[in-house]
Order: sequence, then C-alpha cells, then structure tokens
Amino acid sequence: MATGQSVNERIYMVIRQVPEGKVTTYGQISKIVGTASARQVGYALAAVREGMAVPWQRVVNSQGKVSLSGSEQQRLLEAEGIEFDAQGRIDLKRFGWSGPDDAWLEANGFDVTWFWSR
DNA sequence: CTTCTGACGAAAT
DNA sequence: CATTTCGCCAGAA
Repeated sequence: MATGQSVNERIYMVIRQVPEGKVTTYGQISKIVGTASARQVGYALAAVREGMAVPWQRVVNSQGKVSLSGSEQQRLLEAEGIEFDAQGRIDLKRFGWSGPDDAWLEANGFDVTWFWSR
C-alpha cells in the first residue's frame, strides 16, 4: 500500500484518476482505497480546498445524485457532458467510471484484489 | 487533551 | 419505500 500517506491523500489520488465526462461514487472509491469506508470518502471531500486539484464534482452518491443539492456541482458536471434525468439523477450505466487500470493501481501501491469482485 | 460535526453506503427492520 | 445502525477521519473550538 502507499505507505506514509493519510487516508485522505489516498482518496484524493484515486479521485484524480476520474476522467472528465465520467463520474464515480463514494462506495467505489472506498473499495479502491481499501482502508476507507464510504463515510471517510465523504469526510475527505468535505476537507478539499481550492488549489488541491481534486475533481470533487465527479463524485456522486450511489443513487447517481449529487450530494450538494442546490449547489453548482450539477452545473459543473453538465458542462463536462454529464446528463441528469428529470429526477436529478445521473445514469451510472452511461456515465459511471469503470475504475483505474491495473497498471496504475500497482504502480501506486494499491491492492488490485478489488478488481476480482468488481 | 476532549467534544463535536460533517459531500455516504449497505443491510436489517 | 422510510428509518436505523455502524463504520471511525480530520479540523475547529
């Protein structure tokens, strides 16, 4: 594992891998990081400040909805090509990120075993 | 040093 | 479908 780094730092590393036009979920990030619960991912995002280069807007909840209702998160995603339905939800089948590739995981010290059950 | 408080998820009830 | 329970980080007061 990427030792010497805090849980939050590992969470940010993973989120930075999400490409524009795709979204990921709190649960998926927690599985990739391995040592973080979905709740901790939420804590980590709440601690993000400007200048950290973390595309926090690409992280939505398991229902495909943005966490910050009434904020600018949805507008930022629409600008990247993400579509929302009438209920304000994103179709994860179409816009969901499939995850980092094995090479990246291994190069950064993450456990690749989560791939076996994805 | 202690307490409080958040961008969440899955399973059980 | 709504509510409850647990998991257990990091910064502010």
